[in-house]
Amino acid sequence: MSKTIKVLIADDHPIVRSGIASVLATQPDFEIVGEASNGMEAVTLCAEQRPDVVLMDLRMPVLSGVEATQRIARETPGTRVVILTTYATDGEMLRAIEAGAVGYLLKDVPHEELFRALRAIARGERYLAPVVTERLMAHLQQPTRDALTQRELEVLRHVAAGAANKEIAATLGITEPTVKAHLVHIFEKLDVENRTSAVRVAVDRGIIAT
Amino acid sequence: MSKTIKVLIADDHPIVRSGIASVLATQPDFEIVGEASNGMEAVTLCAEQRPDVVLMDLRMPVLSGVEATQRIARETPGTRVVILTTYATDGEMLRAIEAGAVGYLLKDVPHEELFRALRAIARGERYLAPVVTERLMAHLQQPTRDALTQRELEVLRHVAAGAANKEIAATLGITEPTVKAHLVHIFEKLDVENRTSAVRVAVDRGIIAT
DNA sequence: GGCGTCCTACAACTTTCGATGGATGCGGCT
DNA sequence: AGCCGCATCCATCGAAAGTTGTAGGACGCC
Repeated sequence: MSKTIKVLIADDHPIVRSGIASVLATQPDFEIVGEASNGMEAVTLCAEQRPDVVLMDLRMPVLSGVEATQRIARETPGTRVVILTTYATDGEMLRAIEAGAVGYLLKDVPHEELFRALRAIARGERYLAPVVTERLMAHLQQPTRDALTQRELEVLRHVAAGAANKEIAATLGITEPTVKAHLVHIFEKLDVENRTSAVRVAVDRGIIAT
Repeated sequence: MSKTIKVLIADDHPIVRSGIASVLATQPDFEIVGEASNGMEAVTLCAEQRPDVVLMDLRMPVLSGVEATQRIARETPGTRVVILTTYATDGEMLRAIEAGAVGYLLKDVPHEELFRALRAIARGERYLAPVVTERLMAHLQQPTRDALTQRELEVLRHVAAGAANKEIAATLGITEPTVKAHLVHIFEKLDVENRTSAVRVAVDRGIIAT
């Protein structure tokens, strides 16, 4: 076929690293040039090894996958980052792609699809898992209707922390009715009826930190 | 050493299954007798293969790890179940052990610890990852102060779904004041001030499903 | 049996939340 | 400039949520 594709694996689980390694080892055109157990290691190993592709988990200690992706995209332009993670919230997906990832796979990916994806990425193409594509398009077709303003986000974060409207008003230096007005807008945008659901939806979508 | 330990792997991620398999393949005393991609498969394969140990993920489609553990403990007494999962919420840990698991590992386990754990289990011992042990003991030392009753759980689940007290009362066939009374107890036990915080805490602790 | 404890249940009252309506100010667009 | 859209802000009012107090019934424990 073509020349060897150099792959770096970044995942904090030794078992998963071994799994990817053993799966890729069944194919002649992949070569694993390193394994990183956190984002920081991934960045330095990329600078040293100059792999073609990095298979990157998102949730890692020290430096998250998104931050590592950002730094690799900037510091090691020849290397292309593919996210390989368990769950895909809208927020994580968007942030990863913004950070410069050119592929996004879920860990339940069958071996064959993993090979196809990596080869496509190495050719310079992009590859998203079908589920990811679907969610991404759904997110985009749902126009900017649900984009919360800075102030609304601020209010929502306090609500998620369990604060009452009066408290939020005090900390933000506005009156309680204003807080309520923001909340009404938040409810509309998130399509919910009350603050409890709003917090759940926001957490689910990755709008606010868990 | 001693005789071979027959292992069955149950995980819905092909990569993880390959990872475990390749890690165990480095040791002469492990033999993999099957791989299951969901809980249901795990149960049937156990009945067929009679493995010594099952490495079981918790979150799987069709039949969850907890349910599969329960059935294997009942139907295939010779087989001992070890949970191997990513996150450990108190609720999942307790339910898994109640279901009959004799070991609990996290997926960031180093290879050596995985070997030690499996050999201990095969000898009839129990094995919990240090983190799991710690959380379990903390949970027990913190008396039954935060144990919600069945009814309180039911109410809390409806609250988490965004239901109003009146709606909850209707579906449970009780009056609204009663729902509020349950909520007061829930707030006390979870040490929060309102329903919004209660839902967050409950989700964080794994008391209610995400 | 008698006792305490806990789950469950209800009612009256206070506080908070959410709905509705409207005002101001800033920036883009024609 | 003038208009429009939108973010931010405030006020009022009915409807929820949360507080407090009380009580019956089940269970385990002297």
